[in-house]
Amino acid sequence: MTYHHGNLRKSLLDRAAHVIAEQGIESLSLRALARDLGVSHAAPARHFADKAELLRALATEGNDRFIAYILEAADATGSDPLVRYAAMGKAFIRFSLLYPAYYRTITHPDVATHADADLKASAERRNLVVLDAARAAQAAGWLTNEKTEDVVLFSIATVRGVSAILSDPLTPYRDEDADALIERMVDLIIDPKNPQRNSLSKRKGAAQ
Amino acid sequence: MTYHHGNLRKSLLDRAAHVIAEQGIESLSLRALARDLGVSHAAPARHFADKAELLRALATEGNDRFIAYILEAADATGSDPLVRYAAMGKAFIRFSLLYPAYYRTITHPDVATHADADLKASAERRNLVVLDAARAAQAAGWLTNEKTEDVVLFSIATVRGVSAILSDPLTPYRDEDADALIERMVDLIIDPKNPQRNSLSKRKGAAQ
DNA sequence: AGCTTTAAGTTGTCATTGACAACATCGCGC
DNA sequence: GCGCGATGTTGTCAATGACAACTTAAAGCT
Repeated sequence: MTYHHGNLRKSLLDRAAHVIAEQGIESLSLRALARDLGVSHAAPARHFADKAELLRALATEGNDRFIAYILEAADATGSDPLVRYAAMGKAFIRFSLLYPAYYRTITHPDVATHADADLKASAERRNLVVLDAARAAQAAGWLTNEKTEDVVLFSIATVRGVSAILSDPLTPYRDEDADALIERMVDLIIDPKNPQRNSLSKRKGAAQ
Repeated sequence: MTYHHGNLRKSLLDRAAHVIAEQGIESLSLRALARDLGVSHAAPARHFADKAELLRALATEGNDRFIAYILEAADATGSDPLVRYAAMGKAFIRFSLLYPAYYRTITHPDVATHADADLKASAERRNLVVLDAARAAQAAGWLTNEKTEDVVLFSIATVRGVSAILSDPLTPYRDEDADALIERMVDLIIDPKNPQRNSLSKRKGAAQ
């Protein structure tokens, strides 16, 4: 019957991630969260000024977990930069399916996002990880004719698109084997078996 | 001071689309909608059993507008199937930026979606339009080595990804010229100037 | 040790909201 | 011209987010 909870902030974030993953973000209620943790309805306010701030904190934590997950996947594949980059792309999609609460809060932050320095910083860290990996792949001879920004933009668009499709209940691709689909789609883009390619465009003569 | 409103259902949908586009979907309130339209707080219930049903109706309307918008863009480019397909891809992204409320409700429907026959039917109509266009492009000689499903999946993933990036406040690509970006990204995928390509993979020898 | 200050939790309250029930009115079909 | 169903209305309830005022635990200072 401790008056203090111990680590309410972390418990709130964990429980919120769980509820969002199970029942969707619209079912998330601060009061229900407090009840679940055996704490009064106003306790969450000591840690988060309002509901949006909790969601931003969740997105911040999600960014860091995202980075860890992606780097771990890259490390598991070895040191070849292009193979690593492909592994990160696949890990991106898997993360979005494995941790929908983090992914949702990361990709659909609320409007006040700009005022949250922590969230912005974590997002920049995440962007930097991808940028570095793309640079490394280019330094190893891949897509040397393209600007790194374009490579990143194209890669992120693809993995975000696949993530969106795989979690969309109105799309006809849900029942397929997601893992096989992820492999196929990312390899179409990154094509680690063809490292000598030097342009994103598929025209035979490379860049135009 | 007419007792009846006239066409409350349509007014509610229109106003809801406006509010979502301006202030986000989380700010949408049935009561505020009713106030805006000068109607009592329970009037919307005559047309939508609950808030989720209104959002599903908005998604249904969105699907039909989406179809119209995309076909119009295709028709404006002429009759070459590959050029049409590329135009539809670009129109897809533009629609997502132009009508965020429709796009949001279409791509993030609630869990009860499966029970809504109208919504499901409109989504299937929309999928069919894309499928037909992809088939036509293949019949004209494009990507003849690929299954149409794969072509569609890849195309949709790309345009959804670009849409996601362009409307993400935490992404560094917002300030760019969206139109130029759309052109570039879609042409990278569809590449209407290179209609003889017959495989999605970029390896020189086509399909392996 | 004892005092103070502050972080963390509590109870109480308020306006807003979605949902529902019971009632009122409009207008169309007979 | 009447009856009935569609459409709106008023009234109410429980849940929620936000806030204010109060309490307690814990950490720090002397």
